Amino acid sequence: MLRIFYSEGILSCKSANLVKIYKSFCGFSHNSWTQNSMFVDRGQILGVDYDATDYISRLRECTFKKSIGEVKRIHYEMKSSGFDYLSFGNKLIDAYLKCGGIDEARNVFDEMPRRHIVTWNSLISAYIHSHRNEEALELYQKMLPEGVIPDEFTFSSVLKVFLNMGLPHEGRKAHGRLICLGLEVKNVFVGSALVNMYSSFGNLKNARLVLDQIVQKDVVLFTSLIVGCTQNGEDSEALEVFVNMINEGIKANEFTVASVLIASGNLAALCTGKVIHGMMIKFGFESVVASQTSLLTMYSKCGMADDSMKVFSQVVNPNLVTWTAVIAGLVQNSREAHALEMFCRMIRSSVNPNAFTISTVLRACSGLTALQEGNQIHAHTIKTGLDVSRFVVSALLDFYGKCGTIEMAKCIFDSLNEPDIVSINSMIYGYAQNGLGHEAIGLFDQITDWGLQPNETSFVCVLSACTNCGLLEEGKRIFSFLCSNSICGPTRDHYACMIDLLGRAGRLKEAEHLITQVKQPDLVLWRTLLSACKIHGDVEITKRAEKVVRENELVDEGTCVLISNIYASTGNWHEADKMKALMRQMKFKKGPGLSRVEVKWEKHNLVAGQESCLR
DNA sequence: GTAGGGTTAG
Repeated sequence: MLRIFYSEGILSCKSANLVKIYKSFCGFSHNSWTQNSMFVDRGQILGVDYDATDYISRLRECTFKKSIGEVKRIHYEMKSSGFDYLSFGNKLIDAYLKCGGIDEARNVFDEMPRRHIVTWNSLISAYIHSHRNEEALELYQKMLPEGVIPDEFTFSSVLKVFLNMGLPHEGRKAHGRLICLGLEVKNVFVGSALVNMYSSFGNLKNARLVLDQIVQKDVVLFTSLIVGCTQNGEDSEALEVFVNMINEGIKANEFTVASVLIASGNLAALCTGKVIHGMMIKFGFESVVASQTSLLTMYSKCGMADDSMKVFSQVVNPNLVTWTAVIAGLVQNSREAHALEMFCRMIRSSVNPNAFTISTVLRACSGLTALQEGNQIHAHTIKTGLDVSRFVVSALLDFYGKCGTIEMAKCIFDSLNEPDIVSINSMIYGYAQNGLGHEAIGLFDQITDWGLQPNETSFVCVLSACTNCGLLEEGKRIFSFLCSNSICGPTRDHYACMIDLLGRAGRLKEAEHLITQVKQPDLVLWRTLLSACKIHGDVEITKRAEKVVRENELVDEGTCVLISNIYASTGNWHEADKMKALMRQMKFKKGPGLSRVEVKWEKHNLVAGQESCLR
């Protein structure tokens, strides 16, 4: 073994020169020596070692082959031959990490007396990619006490830890440290990580401030903010940021396009969506699966189910997400039967559903009250273990509640160790739909026992239960609780429930008074009141409601039919005729009423005016 | 030798 160490005196020597000196000394040919086998740190040559050449080239081979076993063998050889392998610990760690041996890498790391910043960063990054946030944080917190100052590489990855662990305060502290180190505005990688962290914590203002300060902005930085906006429901702002990016001369890529398509879909902005579709074609992202998925979602959210299907038909290899997106799009557009067909096609093409897919397909079953299909899907979730997913649970509760098999819903609900608020809401709504008002109220009152708070939906569900079961006093109690607490104010839906409850109970004047408390009452509220007028034959309030609805140009087909029916049922034929004339004038045509039932696993549509095949 | 952004669901 030939070993030469240089420490003092030669540090100012250029590494290339040293290589030349070394080569001439050993008589090596030009190709047999690489700089990798020298102890070089930031341009300073600490030493060279003959054996290292061999070890390093073998380690490099392992990283290509991803063979952790081979890395372990080399590690053992280095150690047992008495070789100073810890001086090459960074190479060994690098090889271990590239082969997925994170714990082995950590062991080497812990043995090393001095570690290079790159080694720290590599290990932190590997921990984050393996979702081992606690260990990444522990390492980051050890850096300063060990005299290692985190750099821009450290921050660009470690900020994600604060996000993943829900530590906004720590994230802000790290941002402060970045400012102290003067790294804040210089590095666009750090900028994107900060934008991502702030927007995921719901702090769009800070995300925007960070973006504005970055000197050399790039497409990733802008995309981070666009995504942040869409995830915080600020879709218009997402589109504004996109326009700013284009104006700054930065070209969109497939990531950006996918994000702005989501924003367009959420806004149901078909024209914008089409422009972006055009850009997709122009830039050549037309065949990127994720972009295609966003595109078809945009079309379905804009109500263009056929266009969505057309996009889907052009996807060469639809993945699970694409299949789920197209199924969800069909459900959103009330094409549940088609959605189930597509689900079957998905299964036939050997794509296995996940919790997203199952909850979507269960929604289709709920819409069709397709008990048999839903049961099959439930069985599938038990077999595959997907039944523990909270999304699947709430979809199952909705499904069984909707199909009238409330015992099944209760059975699932009771089996939950820790129900979340969405499952509880689904169960309350299930009770509401099945006329079990007291059970619904009982469960609502129990929410705080689980250490949870009722949310907006909880109130809608429990008030619906009161309405369906005619529980006026209980409904009033819950509504006044809603108005007095600070969890959420009454929304339009809450008013609608309350107006419905009062109206059905014959308290029409109180219901009418409640509408006047709403800032801009919409047609849903007026129709709720009118429905109550129909039950109780109240022509006086009908006339007042009709006047407001027509003055505010809120009137639609269903409302006209409702008003006309109220007049007809109370013998006000003249008023009823006037309403029908208005409908003709507005070219409204009433479609036949339709009910769907399932008898002995057979589905039947019962259409008003048509003879039924059911006897 | 180490770093940042995208597709589906209640």
